[in-house]
Amino acid sequence: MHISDLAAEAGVTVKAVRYYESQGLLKPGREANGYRIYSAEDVIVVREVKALLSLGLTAEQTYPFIECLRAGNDRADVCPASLTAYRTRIAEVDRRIAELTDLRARLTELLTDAENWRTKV
Amino acid sequence: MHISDLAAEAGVTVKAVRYYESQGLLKPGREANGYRIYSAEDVIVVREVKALLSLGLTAEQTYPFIECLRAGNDRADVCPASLTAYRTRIAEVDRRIAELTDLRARLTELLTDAENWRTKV
DNA sequence: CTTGACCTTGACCTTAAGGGCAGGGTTTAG
DNA sequence: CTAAACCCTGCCCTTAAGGTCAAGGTCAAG
Repeated sequence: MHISDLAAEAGVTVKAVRYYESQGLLKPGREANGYRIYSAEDVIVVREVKALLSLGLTAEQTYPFIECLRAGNDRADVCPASLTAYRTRIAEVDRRIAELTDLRARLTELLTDAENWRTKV
Repeated sequence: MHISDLAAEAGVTVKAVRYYESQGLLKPGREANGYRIYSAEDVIVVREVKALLSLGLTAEQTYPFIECLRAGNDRADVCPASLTAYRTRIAEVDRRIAELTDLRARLTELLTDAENWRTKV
């Protein structure tokens, strides 16, 4: 299949597919005229990348999942490296939530201070 | 005072000061030779901007605080617009925390699913 | 009078994941 | 034969807050 077929089946744009390739996630063959040619497996790969990106992973962080698929697994997340990638992402999210929680506390304190100052005057 | 004096007193870089100016937060006068010239009030302004940026506000969002200072107030956050800006930022943080909390739930579910799949096989 | 420490503007670089366009080749249907 | 609909590479654009030169003007001290 050609790139626009892959994009349509996977639910992404043609430009996104080329970007995934530039990140090393796809290695399509080429026809004699230079057109990229994709397999049914590539559809699965692109869907997986799309799903993982929506979870906030970077394209680079999806790498272990794609390797897991290419290794012949039905699911991209059953390999140890995929589990590690999940845990890494969860840790990132936890860190970010903690930062934001702290930030929120500082903001509310500033807000109440400023409000009190106003009633005081 | 010159730009490097202001930067040193406010604890930022010269480039940051020029950036704040490009965002409309500073309007320094000019000496005959073209050098920017700053007042003591500008030091306060830059310190305020620095503090607000560290709270995750954008340069644009610091605008009401600076206006509040320039209006002659001792504190940048005692004006109604500043309080509104605080509340807006708190709401942003809350929304972001909610997003991340939801994301975390999805990630942990995927993780435990994948772990269970492995023990099942 | 020259060196070094200032100052100026301007242009490009940084992240992530593409979007949009230019300029060109290909292919398929009518 | 030609027009539509593909495909290719390559370039610049997007956000925020500056960082990093480059090329040049200015100013104080020795």
